[in-house]
Amino acid sequence: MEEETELKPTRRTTIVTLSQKAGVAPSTVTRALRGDSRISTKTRERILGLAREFGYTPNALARTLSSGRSGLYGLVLGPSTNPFYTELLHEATAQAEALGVRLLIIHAGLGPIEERTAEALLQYQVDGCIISSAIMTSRASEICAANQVPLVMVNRVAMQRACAVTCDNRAGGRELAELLRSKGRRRIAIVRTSSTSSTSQEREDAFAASLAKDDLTLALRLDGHSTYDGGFEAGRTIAAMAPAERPDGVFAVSDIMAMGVLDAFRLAGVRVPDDIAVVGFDGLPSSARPIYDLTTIEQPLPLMIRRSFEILQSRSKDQNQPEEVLSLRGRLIVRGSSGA
Amino acid sequence: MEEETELKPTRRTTIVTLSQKAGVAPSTVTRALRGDSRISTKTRERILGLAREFGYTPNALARTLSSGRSGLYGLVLGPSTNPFYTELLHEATAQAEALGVRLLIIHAGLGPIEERTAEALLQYQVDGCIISSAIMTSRASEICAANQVPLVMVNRVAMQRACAVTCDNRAGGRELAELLRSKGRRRIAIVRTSSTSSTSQEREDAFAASLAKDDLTLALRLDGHSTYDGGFEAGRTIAAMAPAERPDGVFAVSDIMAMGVLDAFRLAGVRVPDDIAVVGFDGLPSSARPIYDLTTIEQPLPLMIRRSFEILQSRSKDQNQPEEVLSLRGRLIVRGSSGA
DNA sequence: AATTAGTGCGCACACGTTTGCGCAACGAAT
DNA sequence: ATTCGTTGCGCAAACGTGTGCGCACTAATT
Repeated sequence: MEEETELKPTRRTTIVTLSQKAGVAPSTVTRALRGDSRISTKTRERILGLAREFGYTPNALARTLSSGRSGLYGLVLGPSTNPFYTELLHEATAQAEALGVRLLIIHAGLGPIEERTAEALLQYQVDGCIISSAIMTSRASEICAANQVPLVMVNRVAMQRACAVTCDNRAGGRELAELLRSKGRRRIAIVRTSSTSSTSQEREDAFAASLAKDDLTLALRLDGHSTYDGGFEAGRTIAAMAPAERPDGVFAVSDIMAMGVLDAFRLAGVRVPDDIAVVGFDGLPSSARPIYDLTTIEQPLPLMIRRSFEILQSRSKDQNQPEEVLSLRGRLIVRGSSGA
Repeated sequence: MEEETELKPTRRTTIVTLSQKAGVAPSTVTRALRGDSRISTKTRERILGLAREFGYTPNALARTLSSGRSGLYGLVLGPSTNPFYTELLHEATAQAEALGVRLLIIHAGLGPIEERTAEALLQYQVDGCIISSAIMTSRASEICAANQVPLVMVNRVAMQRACAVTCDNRAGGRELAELLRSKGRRRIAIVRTSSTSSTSQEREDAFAASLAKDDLTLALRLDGHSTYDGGFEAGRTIAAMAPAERPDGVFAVSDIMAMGVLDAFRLAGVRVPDDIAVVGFDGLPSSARPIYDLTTIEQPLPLMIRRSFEILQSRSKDQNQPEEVLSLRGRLIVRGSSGA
């Protein structure tokens, strides 16, 4: 203990270290590094040289303390059973890297965001948080509101007051219904999910409304729990029906469920699209696999994430902006599963 | 500007705020909150009460600056095309939540960890970093070494000096080979990956070594690029062979490739396991789907992550511990794809 | 020669928390 | 009545950056 001042193993080089080497004040180093115009080019070059030489890396945490901006964004993901969230994570990571900010995983899975989880947002002073899937307990959203943490819900319209960026679920549902109707499908089932999310409901409502234009109603409504296994079970149920009364079209409100439906049909010998057409929603990369060849609506994920970051950055500058809900049109991808 | 002292919108309550309300020094508040025995129970209760009343949440960043520990762990993930990384993420997130620490996404994808990316580890003063999949540029690993950032490679043995936690790939490869041999399979193909990772090579080596005991050699070696699509292509190649010379067994060194192989066989009408047996490696949840019913080795992911955190925490206390490489036995799961 | 208008930089404090040290007050033991 | 140990707490510095203000110096204008 007595010798600790001697043993200190080459501490990290900081702005203070550099200021001593350069014989200037720490504030000069800060400004030189940030390109402040008040510092002469000569001094700046010298300091930049020293910074490189001694391998200086700024301490983002200290900067946060001083400036208030952390460069950290929270990310809340849904369960691992839906690859959509994996796509979202990768897209968000890539964009964060490009923006020079970092993502903090706040939560991943099914359950709601608890108070304890929400506090992490404050503890690490995040500049904002992207929430997909999960809902917040009212206490958790109170905490965020009270502390001015900008939030944006992705693929979900908030129950609470909050910004949201979603795919246009109604337009997508309508397009898929129109497609099935145009192919002459008349007995149509839906595999939906009964979670608290708005997404499934919107897709179903618009789908059913479009069917109604041909005086059709949904022949069957099954719950697929937003999982492959749930879709598979639903598919087995449909496949087990007598061919005469079996639907000739299925809309699974998410691709992962559609994949389960398709595999169940395949195992049961129900032919797609001859016996029954199948359409999904999300545009997962795996929906393009030849084995599925699934007709679906592709969510514009890159743009959705981009807009999310824009909203967060804008709101962290001025917290009092009105909330905005953004709906982006998806792209219909017609593949073999819906029939020729 | 003149009025800004008036307009300050109820700043977040800090330790200083609390100390004023309680009429004590900030240091007393700190100690009371942390349960220091030197503070009287009465004072502590009073301060805890105020903390609740005013919704105090500690500022983790300021704490880091002062104490050196951030409670942040970096996480580097592989590409979204392999669900294994999704499982890893969710397991790591769940355990981090239980440990009261947070995960910072450092990188997700194929490319190596660049210098710029590695710097994020320093900027946010992470207590350690879990690296799966990616390799680091030598410059990046120099940076981490120089700044004493504890690293642990998961599912990968480091080229550079570093700790690692992996599944016992050799034992797994051997077990799978023994299984196929015991089922009488004699012409065996492997779908591997030529990346720089040690994992594929270890699995293949042990697999081939076991085959050699029956004087068998690998009939075919294909590159599946660790993706479904790569596995699918490999499967098509195999399926296109004349039945007489076609292999009667395939080892795909990762489940995601095995799934591609299986689907290619299905589309080509090659029957599994009658015409050809298929085995994988990783134990992905999706390998259990009835449509795949894939025999595989399940990696003990929960334990792997637990040990990883233990290693990181231990090394952040004492950086000079020798490096350790931990190999955990996987579990053979025999399913239908390898034959009865 | 006196005023002005820059240019280049330093001083000092702030951000919120932790921590080593030390100081009062109090009861107990000499 | 002095010394001692204990309990309970405060002081002040430190962590690394950012920033408002102001000072010195030079050069251009009256």
